[in-house]
Amino acid sequence: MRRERPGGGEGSRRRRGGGKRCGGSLRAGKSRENGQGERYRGRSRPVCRAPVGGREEGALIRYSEYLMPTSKETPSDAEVVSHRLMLRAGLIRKVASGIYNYLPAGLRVLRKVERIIREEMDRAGAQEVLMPAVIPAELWKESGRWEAYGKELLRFRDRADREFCLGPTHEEVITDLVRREIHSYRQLPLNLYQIQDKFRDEIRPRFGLMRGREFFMKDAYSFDVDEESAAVTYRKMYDAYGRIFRRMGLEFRAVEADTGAIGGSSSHEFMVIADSGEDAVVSCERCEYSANVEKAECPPDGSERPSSPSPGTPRKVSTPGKRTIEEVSSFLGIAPGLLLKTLLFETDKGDVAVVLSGSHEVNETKVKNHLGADWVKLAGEERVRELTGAPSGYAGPVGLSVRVLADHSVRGIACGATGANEKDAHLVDVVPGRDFQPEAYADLRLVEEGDRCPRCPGPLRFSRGIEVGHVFRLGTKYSKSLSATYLDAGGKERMIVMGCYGIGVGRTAAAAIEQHHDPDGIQWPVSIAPFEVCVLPVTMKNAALVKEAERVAEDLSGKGIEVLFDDRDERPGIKFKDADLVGIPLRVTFGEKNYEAGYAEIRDRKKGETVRVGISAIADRVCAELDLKRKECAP
RNA sequence: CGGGACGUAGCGCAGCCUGGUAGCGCACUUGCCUUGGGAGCAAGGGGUCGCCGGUUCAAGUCCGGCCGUCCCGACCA
Repeated sequence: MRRERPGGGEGSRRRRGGGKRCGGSLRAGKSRENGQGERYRGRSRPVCRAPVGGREEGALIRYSEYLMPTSKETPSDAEVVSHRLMLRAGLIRKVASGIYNYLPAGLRVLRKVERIIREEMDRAGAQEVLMPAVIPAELWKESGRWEAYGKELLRFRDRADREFCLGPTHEEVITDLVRREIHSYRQLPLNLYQIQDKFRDEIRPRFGLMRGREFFMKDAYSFDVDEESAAVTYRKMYDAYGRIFRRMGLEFRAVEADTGAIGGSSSHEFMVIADSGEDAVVSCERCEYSANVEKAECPPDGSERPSSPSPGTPRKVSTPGKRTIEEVSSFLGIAPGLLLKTLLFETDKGDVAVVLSGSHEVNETKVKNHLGADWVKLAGEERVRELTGAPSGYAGPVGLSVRVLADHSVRGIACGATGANEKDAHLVDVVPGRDFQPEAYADLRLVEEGDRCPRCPGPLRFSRGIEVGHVFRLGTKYSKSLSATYLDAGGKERMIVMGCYGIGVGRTAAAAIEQHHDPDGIQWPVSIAPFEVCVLPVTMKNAALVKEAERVAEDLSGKGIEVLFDDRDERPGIKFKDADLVGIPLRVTFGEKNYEAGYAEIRDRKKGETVRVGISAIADRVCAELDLKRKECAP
């Protein structure tokens, strides 16, 4: 049983963060006059206007009183860095699968993420609202999603046996609100957002805050009179998202995403680039083009020549036991790129053969979209025999009785080889257009590293990404099902055109860690760090030193800086390790020798560099360093 | 929901095969010592071995059921 019991929780609170509570803080207490008053002031005192960074108030938190239980060891169920480090740094604790407590420092991070989102949403003209987490079933029944959504929707009944669900998303609620309040084109456009607790009963929660069941999400919904106006709103949101993630110091890409079953005209996913990302992203080395793998286009690159029928016929050759592209290619001495790979699909639109160059892989999403199908599935061994009369590995388009689609790459094969639809036999000298006629040439393959960008001559590169945001043009899907309409200037009733825009708050924080960490711990970008500076007296036994360190800490917080004052009576090594682990961007260290000489040190967590500075100049220097770091998080 | 694994002190684990006194490291408490990168010595506290049932003189260990958790696949912020 991993769960902490009440008693255990208390114990763990004292373990490290609150550790040495008696010994340590009593001694530390001597260095300040009155524990309680000081403590109150340190926690929530509003501080005078800040000259630095436009911030209004700072903070001075005493570590000895703060619940930030760090640990050297990693809980065994944490797999990815961000999850491990959030646990080790005392930011979160698990309550149940996919459900977490946010401890004080973790909550500080989330609040900062939220704050940046709020500022940019407001700037973009959106208005904040707050919708309920508990939603009556009627709304979901009306949109048809009560049945369609599946088990991810957590349903329950109240005391009067009325049905409710926990909201996994809020299209129904917002559309209901808007259809009641909006009746005229004069009230549009409108863009409403909230930052709210969502619940999705995920089949498989994992990776800590990266994929929880309960999580904070910013969701925005826009309402416009027509597609043109909706496109403007979409662009505004797209731009706002760029500002948001830049301000958080994240390296990201806005990638074109497949709109899939939802339809709609366009959709972009905002991906934070990180090796541990769950999604594959392709982007151009030269221009701005980025797409996720399903969506990435592979247009004909011009090297393909149109196939003009030429005289002759294909020749059958014996290829005993040669089924794979590699086997056939080396057996016949023909390059894989000249093989006509033929794949058979079962779909809701009937059976289809897809032909592409042997050096490429098929993209099922593209096949599905091309056919306008709801589903496609690679045919099994049995079905392949039924359709071709041969075991798999010997299928070919010549003489095949199902629909044949060809990838653009097939056009480049003037004379190729393919399966003969007969066991242990292939055809050579096969000419597309002469020996078989595809119903269409289309983009049906998966992109590959080094492919030419569809927008420019640059090469495409692969990377991994974490989807932290998604913007979507919804069209009239929900306004239709929930009949949200308005009257235009001519008095005519029209459907409101919608868009929706999400950002995962906790996931964004997790993504920031994935992108900014080293073996010692987190390296927060200043804009979302729980604290900006850690003031660290190396010993609590030297009263004068502690007092001076505290004075500097107060000075900094008075300037609007968020300070963690490590007043724990711990050995220096422990304090250093904790400051690194928690990832506070700057550390001001008061050591005895330096102090006697009138100096302290400022250490940069990310660069790992330390500078020795006269104590009287510390505050100014810290402000300057922070300003530089804040500029790195410029929108 | 399918496939795999795990559940023993707050955390990380051993013990189980071959049934017989519940252990180790870290953390915690006390004392000494130490004080610029998770020190050292000594003495302590802490466990319904996930739950229920069965086999047995005897179950952490063997058997059955249940619960929980994690990993791999289809979904998503």
